[in-house]
Amino acid sequence: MNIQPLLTYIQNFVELTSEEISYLRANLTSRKYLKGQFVLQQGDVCKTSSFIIKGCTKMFYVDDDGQEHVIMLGIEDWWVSDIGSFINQTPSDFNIQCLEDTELIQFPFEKMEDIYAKIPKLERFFRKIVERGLAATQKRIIRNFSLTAKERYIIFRNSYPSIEQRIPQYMIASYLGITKEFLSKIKSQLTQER
Amino acid sequence: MNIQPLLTYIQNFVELTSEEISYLRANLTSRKYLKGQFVLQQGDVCKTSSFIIKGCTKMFYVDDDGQEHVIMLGIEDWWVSDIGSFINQTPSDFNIQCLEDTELIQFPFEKMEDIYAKIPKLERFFRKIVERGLAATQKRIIRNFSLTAKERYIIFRNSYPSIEQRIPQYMIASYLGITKEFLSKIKSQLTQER
DNA sequence: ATCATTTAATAAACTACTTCATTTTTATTG
DNA sequence: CAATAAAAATGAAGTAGTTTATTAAATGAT
Repeated sequence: MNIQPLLTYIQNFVELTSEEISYLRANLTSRKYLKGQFVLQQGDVCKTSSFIIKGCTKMFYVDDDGQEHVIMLGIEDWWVSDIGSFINQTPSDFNIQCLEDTELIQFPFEKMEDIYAKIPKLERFFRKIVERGLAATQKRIIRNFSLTAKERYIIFRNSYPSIEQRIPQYMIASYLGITKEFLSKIKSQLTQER
Repeated sequence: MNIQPLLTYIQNFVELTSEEISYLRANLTSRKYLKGQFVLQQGDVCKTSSFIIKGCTKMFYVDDDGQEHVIMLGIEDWWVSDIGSFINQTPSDFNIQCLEDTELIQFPFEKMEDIYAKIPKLERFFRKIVERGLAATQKRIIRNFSLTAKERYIIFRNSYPSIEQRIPQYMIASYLGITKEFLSKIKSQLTQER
């Protein structure tokens, strides 16, 4: 099981001893998914918090009209889970699907208590990454309110240039909160402008 | 200094000993603001994370066109801070202003390391409340994308009935991401419908 | 109480974005 | 490398929400 990228990531925040690392290795699970497979399905309880070793995921929500809304995209070194469902162990409103063949390292919910007890440093680690996540999510709310779709697209493109190559445009449109047709229009506007 | 509401709140998550409580009491500060005063101003670094003992706050962002966007409202037992600015100690994009005379208990950034060292349980406490905050913020993004303004208003009204009485309508409009005129229209539609 | 200021309501014209329908391009599979 | 499916582009018509302007109601200061 290749947990090295995860360890490297964690050690940006806290230092782990070799015992702690082996404890982690024993309690985490690695899982591979094929393109198209679901890590989580709407209505199920989110039983793991996952770190992406390789691949690409989308978290989305299907509303009452059958419309799909992309909440988050994920690539290597990102975390994916429905945190609300995970912490309360309640049914999720979201789906998480793999857009490429994907490998995840998973923290199982039922091991979290033990992990925190054995490695209290991880309490700090998770606090910090969740804080970052919250700050980023708040910024996204502002952008959705105060910027036009075109401005949001430009920011997205600049922030995650690598993602745009890897996933279809209609998903980016959904992430931006607009229709694929309108994103298409924006792109043609942008090419004309230069 | 009345920190009882804060202690009650914390003890929903973790138990504190009497020593820990006095340590906290010695390291937190209480501060009173008059209606209209600012807890944080755009461009300043957010130096405290605050718990509302009494009163009401709004966190908002003024965009390049001078338009005000309300990100969060806060009443008793809620937390207010720009978490991004707080954790990185970087200039904030937000303002936090008191809508009533308000009393806060403040966790100063420079004491956080010591507090976490002395009371590791608080690491867990803050992890948990930030997790909740993140889950709630994600739900808000979905709502903004998948619901109409009218639906969002109805949900807001049902979720926070007490807030609506306490703050002016144009701020609620801003929180919902719409103009005050349009909210007014929605309200008149709703009264006609019944 | 009264005057001034802030907040809310209403309405018409406007715009960012959606919906629906069609065509073109790109990717996938036998 | 066809053949088929999936994704992207284009355009016309429609709608949710904005802007601007005006009036009415509520709140606050003297």
